[in-house]
Amino acid sequence: MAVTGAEAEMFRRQLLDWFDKHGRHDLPWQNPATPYRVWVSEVMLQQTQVGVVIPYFQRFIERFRDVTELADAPLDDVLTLWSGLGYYARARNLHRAAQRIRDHHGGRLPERLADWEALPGVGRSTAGAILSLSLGQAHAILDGNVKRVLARYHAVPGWPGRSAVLKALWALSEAHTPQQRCGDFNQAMMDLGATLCTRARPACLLCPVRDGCRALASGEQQRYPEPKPRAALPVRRLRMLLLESADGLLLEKRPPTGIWAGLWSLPECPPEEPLEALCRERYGLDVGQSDPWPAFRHSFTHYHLDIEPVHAVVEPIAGAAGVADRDLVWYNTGTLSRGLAAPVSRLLDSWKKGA
DNA sequence: AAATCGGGGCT
DNA sequence: AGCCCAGATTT
Repeated sequence: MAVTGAEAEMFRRQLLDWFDKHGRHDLPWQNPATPYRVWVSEVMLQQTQVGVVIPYFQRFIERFRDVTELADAPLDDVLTLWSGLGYYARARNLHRAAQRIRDHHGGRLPERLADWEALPGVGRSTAGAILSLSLGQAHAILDGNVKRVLARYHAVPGWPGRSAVLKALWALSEAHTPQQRCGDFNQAMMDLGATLCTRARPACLLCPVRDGCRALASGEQQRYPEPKPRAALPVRRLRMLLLESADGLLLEKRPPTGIWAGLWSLPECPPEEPLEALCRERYGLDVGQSDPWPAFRHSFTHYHLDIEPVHAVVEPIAGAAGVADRDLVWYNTGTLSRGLAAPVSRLLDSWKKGA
């Protein structure tokens, strides 16, 4: 995934040409793009879309015209102007950082990356964004949009939440970061991720860097960045009973909540439970000959269900009222199969073929 | 219902 | 350094 100087230069030129033509240059925090205004906007934009942020930004800047006014204001005033944006911890961090700038930096905003990073609520990416967008300093950034653009352009395998993948993405971001027009470049990367290189259905035909994009070349742009690996699904075992009498197979209506709510299903029990006692006590049935059928797996979003069917010949015990219950029914080959859980349909089909 | 997001904080 | 969280929105 190395980036040659020539490739980085081509990428930079294509992206900046696109940005000059199609990028947004009229956002409130871009005119003027002072470190204070960019800082406030970046924190607001960490959690909310541009259109929502604009009015909040303007009110905020009007009330707290510079970092000293922000630092001197009561926290409650800051939170009041923040209300509606959510994530109030970030407003508290902004206020604390302003006070630290007032008390430890003489009220002047830092001009070094490490000084910004040391402030609460400002990490590496936000610090780089502030200094590049406002002062034009050459620092890499890596927000969610940039991660997606780079993961696709270089077909970076793995989930960006993994530290090795994150490290690789930072290295790529640095390799692309130009010394000239770094602010425009970073803004363009974020705009590209937000408008064309979107998570779902990226507009690759309009992309200024499409001819170098490795993911697009393989037609797999949707596969990057890779999603968080799902935890291995738990496996549950369950025995399903095909209790066959002269009237057919016993079906039982499931309770109104839980899986297959309200659908007809086969009686079920834990795989180790003795059949005779269960059938007698729960359904009023005597069990004759029984034999296991091949087990199979049915998967849900949150677990696998290994179903171990058992077929048994049964006979109602004289005087027992079990199958008169309205949640029980005898199913046979003529019965319509509707409202059945999927694996139950499958078992009933097998039964019909054998019968 | 689950992924997402950048930073913070804990081990 | 690595892992997980808060908090709200998006898919």
